[in-house]
Amino acid sequence: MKVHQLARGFWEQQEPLLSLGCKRLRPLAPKLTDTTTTVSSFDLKSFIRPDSGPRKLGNGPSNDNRHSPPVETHPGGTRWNPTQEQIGILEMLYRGGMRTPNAQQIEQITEQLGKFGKIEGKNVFYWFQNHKARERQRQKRFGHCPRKSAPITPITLDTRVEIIMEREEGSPYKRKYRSWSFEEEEISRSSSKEDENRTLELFPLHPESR
Amino acid sequence: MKVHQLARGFWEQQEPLLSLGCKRLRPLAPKLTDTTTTVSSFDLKSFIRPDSGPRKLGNGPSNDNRHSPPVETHPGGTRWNPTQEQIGILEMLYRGGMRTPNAQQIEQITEQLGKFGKIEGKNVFYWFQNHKARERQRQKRFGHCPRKSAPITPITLDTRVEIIMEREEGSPYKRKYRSWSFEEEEISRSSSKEDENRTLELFPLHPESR
DNA sequence: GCAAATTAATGATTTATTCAAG
DNA sequence: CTTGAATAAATCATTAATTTGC
Repeated sequence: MKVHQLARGFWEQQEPLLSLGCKRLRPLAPKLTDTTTTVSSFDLKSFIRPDSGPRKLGNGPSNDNRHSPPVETHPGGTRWNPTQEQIGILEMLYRGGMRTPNAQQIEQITEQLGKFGKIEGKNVFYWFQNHKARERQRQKRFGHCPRKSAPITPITLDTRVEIIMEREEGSPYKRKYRSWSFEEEEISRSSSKEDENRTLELFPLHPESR
Repeated sequence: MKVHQLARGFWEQQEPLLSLGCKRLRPLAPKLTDTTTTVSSFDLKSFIRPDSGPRKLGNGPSNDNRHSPPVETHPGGTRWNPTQEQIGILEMLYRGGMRTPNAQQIEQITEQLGKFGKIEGKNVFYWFQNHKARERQRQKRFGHCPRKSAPITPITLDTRVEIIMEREEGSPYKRKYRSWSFEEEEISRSSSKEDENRTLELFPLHPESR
């Protein structure tokens, strides 16, 4: 099944090293667990990502409390780690029928969720993508969901939530444009109530070998 | 502050998805971290888009008009229409080995190509994506066995030729982060003289038509 | 009880496929 | 048909819950 990437890696020959990792049977394989050599426990990633800098987290120049950082901020966070509140709201929206929020919606959602923790637009976007895909996946894997009735339960929080809903797999054919912005590493996730143009997030990207 | 807990319980009370039958599923317990988030002010109202034009909601079983919405002439125009110079440069870069430029590169490329015509970062990104994919596609289709016969296969029906093979010659599969930015419709590219101005493209997203 | 090892879950990217403008 | 644009599927990578051994 996964022959795919093996083959690819083979042809590629751009990554000659690392080829020993052919035993990739489970993606879950942790960093190493190498069985071939007991010594080479040498974390490639450490080298690959010395970028402690670029990925600043304590970005907030405004609120820089460098003493006793509470558990609040993700420790050296790399990826978004949603809080319960955030997940809750997202699921709520999802159940409400939202599948692929557009830029506006994402912006708003991000803004709201930002009250509960650091978050960026792309996190929201990815969350929906993944959630949708994985629900579909489960559905397929376990066959059918026993209790699938109640197509949608319009969330009634305090007002009518009027979100477009769309068939689960009916191929929505809904096209829209999304914003892109390419930036250098940067930060700026401070609250911003005016949305002018915020943009950018950053990124470490490799110097593009080749 | 307590609210979140309660709220959480409320939301998850019906979450069949994660606990379908199989015992294998370990619903990761809540991570509940801070009790400090006193920001329980999540106004859902904000989520409900005040505007959100008329959803036409043709959800009726009637003919699904999968095609696109009305005219919707975008002020800025339609889609990117590359000029010869742009294409030339892009192909040059492509031949040079570039496959998946990172944010920085895209930024620079965009900037340069901007001298020849309107263009945005995403156009560059998509171009590489598509070019790569289509080269691969052609490779597969006519891959080995260079048949001189006309490639034209006026297939009438929808028979897509399923090609199984896949071989490609080089794509590093580098991981990188990409920037996202969600904006409202707006069009303001221009500035092609300065190169300091960060890109920040925005996009016309369709008003969620359907 | 705790910390390393496992492993399920899931965030983030890349690739494949699809839709539709020109 | 060609190809820009967008989405879905597949994959990679990291986090945290659980298990395990002390």
